[in-house]
Amino acid sequence: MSGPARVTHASTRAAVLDLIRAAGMISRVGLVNASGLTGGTISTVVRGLIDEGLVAETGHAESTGGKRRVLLQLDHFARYAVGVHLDDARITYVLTNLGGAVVARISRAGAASEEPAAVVARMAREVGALIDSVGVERGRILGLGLVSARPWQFGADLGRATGLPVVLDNDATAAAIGEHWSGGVGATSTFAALYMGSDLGAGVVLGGTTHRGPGGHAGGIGHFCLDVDGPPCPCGGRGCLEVLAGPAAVVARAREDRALTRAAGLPGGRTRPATPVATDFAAISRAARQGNARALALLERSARHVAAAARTLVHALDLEVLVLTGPSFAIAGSIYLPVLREELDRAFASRGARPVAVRLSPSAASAPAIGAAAIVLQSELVPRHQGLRLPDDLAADEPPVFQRA
Amino acid sequence: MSGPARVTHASTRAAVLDLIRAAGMISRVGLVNASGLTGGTISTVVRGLIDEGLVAETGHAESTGGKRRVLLQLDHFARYAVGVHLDDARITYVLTNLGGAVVARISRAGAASEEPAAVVARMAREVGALIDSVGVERGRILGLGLVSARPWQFGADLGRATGLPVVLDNDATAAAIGEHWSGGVGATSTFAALYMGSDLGAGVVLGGTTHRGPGGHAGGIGHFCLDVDGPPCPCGGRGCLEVLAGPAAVVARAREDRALTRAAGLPGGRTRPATPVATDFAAISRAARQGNARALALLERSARHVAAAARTLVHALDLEVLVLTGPSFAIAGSIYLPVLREELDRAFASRGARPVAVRLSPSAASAPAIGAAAIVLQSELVPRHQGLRLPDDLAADEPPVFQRA
DNA sequence: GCGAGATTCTTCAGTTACTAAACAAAGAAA
DNA sequence: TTTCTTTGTTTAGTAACTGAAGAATCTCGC
Repeated sequence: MSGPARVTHASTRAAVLDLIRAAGMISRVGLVNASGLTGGTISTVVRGLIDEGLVAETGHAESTGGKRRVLLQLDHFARYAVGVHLDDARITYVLTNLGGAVVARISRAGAASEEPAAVVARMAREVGALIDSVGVERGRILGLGLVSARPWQFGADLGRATGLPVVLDNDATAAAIGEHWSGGVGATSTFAALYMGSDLGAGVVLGGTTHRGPGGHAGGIGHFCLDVDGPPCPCGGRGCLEVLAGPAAVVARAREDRALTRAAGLPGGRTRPATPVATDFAAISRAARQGNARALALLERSARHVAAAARTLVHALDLEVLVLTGPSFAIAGSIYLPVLREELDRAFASRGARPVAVRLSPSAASAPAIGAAAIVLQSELVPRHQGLRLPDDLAADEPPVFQRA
Repeated sequence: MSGPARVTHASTRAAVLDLIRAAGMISRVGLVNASGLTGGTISTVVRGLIDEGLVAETGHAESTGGKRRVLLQLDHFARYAVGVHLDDARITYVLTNLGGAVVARISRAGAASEEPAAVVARMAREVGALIDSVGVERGRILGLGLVSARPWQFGADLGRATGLPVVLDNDATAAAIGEHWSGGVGATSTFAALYMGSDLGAGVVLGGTTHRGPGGHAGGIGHFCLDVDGPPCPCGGRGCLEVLAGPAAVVARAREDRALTRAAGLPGGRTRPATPVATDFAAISRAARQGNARALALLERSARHVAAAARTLVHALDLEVLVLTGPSFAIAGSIYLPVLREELDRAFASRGARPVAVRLSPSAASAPAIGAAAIVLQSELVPRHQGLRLPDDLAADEPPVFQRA
């Protein structure tokens, strides 16, 4: 029985590193048991990681009858990653360490109507300022993650301008990876990050692996159908969550209420609002938290719909954990959270006694930027296998005509 | 750049075998391109597969300027698998070849109230009869797949009684694997099998890998919420698809209609029906297909709800293909299919021009049994990696108390 | 019909990343 | 102290790759 034992990762090094990250603190024997590799392999792999400076021995466990185990930990300040979130309103930059903790953070006004080239130049400058502000050597920075509605517009240029490897993703998926990396959930967990900014989405992690879907559209809870005969949605469907209870729908309803519009201080009148949806939604949330009953009712109605969509998502994927994140949940999470908890407790308490945990992200507001950095950490440190090539290649490769023997 | 190149499978042998299966017919050069392995590796692996009798050279491709490629195919009759579907009403047995094609099939009355031991003895006897009816050597039978509501009740005993390795699963997942194996969908495809028997479910395959969920409950579309304020469901939720439009709901509505009850020949009156739901549902479907307008209206209403749930599932997972399968779709599929197609065309035609394909399974009626056999084929021939161990082990293994150095 | 070139497939030495097992080191128990 | 248990390291052996050279088989031009 020799030969390599296969693990989920591209390399054993990555697998071991991920186990150390997920466990927080673990011994070599712990790694042997968790990985299925033998002591000898763990010994050499760990030595390599220590030589690279990624891992450090940080103490001893109590003896279990013999030699005490030496505990290993990620050296959180061995490497760093930059995360950038480009928004309608703002650009948020974070520098995180290996543990996904924010080391530095700056936020600047958005690049509303600037030229792409100018935006790239500006972002590169501000990333430089971010790094210099804490005096980290460039060599220790693994890369830059960029999250925005249309990241591919800037990706390649930003890489050239900063000299850093760039990875791109959408906000909800980034947020999910951020939660996963920061260790709030287990190594092989199945969970989703419900994301609310100016719209609703979900990042999906199944058994520790991100599921983006072949078109990158997985987690589109904004278009979950919650009413077969509901109002039409631009997507072509009817009764979509987004139309019934998304941030834009909440804002639109609030604007129909003169008293609430005034109380929440929503700008403009009947005219199309110039302020971003997320800003107006935040104003309504603040009014609700300050006791405005009509704002609260509006948000609780939205929460019931989001809860129904969350229940549906859990049924679809058999999720263990749901994390609420994103700027809008950062403000309104305290209103949505109890509604979601109640709905999911009711629907899953009976079923085999495996309750679904619902949490509010502790860093919901900057989740996209932190998540962007986490994607860098994951892709550089713990690359997963690519799997086999696409069937397109396969089909293209094989001549279509053949003769029987 | 030496050393093993990682693929998605437990072994290169399995990866290559799966590529040959997925392609149907492919050359060694095709395998080199599709797998990323080198020619030398493919050569030796393929020789091994030919020696085992699993693969055969079946012809030549046309020349592309030099030596013609030798085409390889699975030898479909090299191995077999048994699939058993245990139902309220019937037990269905199939023997399939490597291609997932049915070689023999028998169906017997269900084991309503027999002792588990007697049921196992009887199943073992009938499996024996199935195998003998085509005279296949036992050594060529890879194993037995068992699909039922509570397969674990029989699993181990059935293995002992038949002398075959036994794998267990639920109906919807089995049906999905059956579709995948039979090659209706690509090798790394992301799709779901919508299953309708006496209830509704979905088997989910993401990027070629089955997603069952940590509790095995993934694909629970029966409890998708389609109406936030809808009628309560035993599951604890409100407005679940199952309650609004599942087979049992359709049958219940039909029974409220005296004329339809008579026209469809539904047994019983106001009393609780003794016939299985699927049987009554089939009767209603037949009436609809014979032109009964009220039966048709009832089913089309159900179909609109199922279509909304399907749309939601596609949004959740970014699916490429949906396959309708299971006994109830075998009969009513022609009514549901156009409704689903229209809904999904409308909702996804705009979005980046990637339409969702919706198909009716050609063998919907015996899909669970065929799927059960396909699971055997997959698990014995193409085992996927197990991944890392569970975090439970990891936590249990590490002493919770430790001292800092 | 006969090289020349192209392409496919095989062979084989070399490399990598593992395993198994012996060994060393460190603490507990007696 | 001695002995036992447990942890971690070292070493030899092996499976499964890669890369490169070579053999086999086809097409094409003349």
